[in-house]
Amino acid sequence: MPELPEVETMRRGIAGIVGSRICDVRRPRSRFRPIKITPRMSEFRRRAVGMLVIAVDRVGKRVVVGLDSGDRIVFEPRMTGRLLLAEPPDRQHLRLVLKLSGGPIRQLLFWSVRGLGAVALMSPRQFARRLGPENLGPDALEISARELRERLAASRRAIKVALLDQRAVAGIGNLYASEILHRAGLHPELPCNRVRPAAWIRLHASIGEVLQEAILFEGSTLSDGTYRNPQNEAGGYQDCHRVYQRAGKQCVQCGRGRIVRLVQAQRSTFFCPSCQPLRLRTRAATT
DNA sequence: CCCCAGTCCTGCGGGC
DNA sequence: TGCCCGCAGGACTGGG
Repeated sequence: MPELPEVETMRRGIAGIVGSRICDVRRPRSRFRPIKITPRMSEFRRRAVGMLVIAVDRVGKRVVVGLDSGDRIVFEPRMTGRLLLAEPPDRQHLRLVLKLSGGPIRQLLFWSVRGLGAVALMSPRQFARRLGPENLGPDALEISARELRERLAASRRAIKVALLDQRAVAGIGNLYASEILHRAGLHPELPCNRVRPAAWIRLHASIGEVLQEAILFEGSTLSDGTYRNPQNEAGGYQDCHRVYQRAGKQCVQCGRGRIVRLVQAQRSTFFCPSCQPLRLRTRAATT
């Protein structure tokens, strides 16, 4: 489930397309409903074909391919989307093909089992509006502790739910939210407005540590195998998970508690009641 | 404005 | 063996 570490791994994996020229764009036929591609293919092709790729960036959970025209192609993988340079696992779920010339890489593929993702070609103005500060908070790897606190502290929402709000802070998804809160020693149901000053510092540090570590391991590939990097290889951070999908298992950190699963905002949350007590008198969970 | 519930999408695994 | 159902969670929408 691509969150910031997986999307950053995708970005790095396809960075070699910079300097190549897009020579064709195709949407393969499939028995599945086509994914959302904007604008319509005729205009997409007209504006993309012939353009030089000048940048590959990440904005939150999206990969952004910059063209010399100023337009950008924004890939939004959501749950199961992959950006592939290798051959896709099958043709049925191949959603978009960018043919490239003039560089070492011949094609960039967007492949997704569930067609929840989307690809959008945006003008500079569209890009600034749709991925701008009105719709997306600061990147989770760049936000300061102070800004994190300022953006969340007034809310009565549970801290786990607030961390998933991309307008507050961009890049954190369901998996890493649980891991981050465990490292910070914060109960997922703690309301934001009851998080103490010292805990905001811990939370901010945990966000950076967990996400950076996950990037080093090139993301998490769960047992369902949904996430793969652009070479179609699995990540390694799943072996470092302390709580996610570990309900009922002993906490590897404290050795006492068992990991509990609960549902918040219709999504699974995992935590250790011993490391993450609701009453905050505890010290930070340390590594 | 804040926040929650519903929606989309397909594959998989459990129950029977 | 086969069918049905729930679940997985990105972002978005509608409404209280």
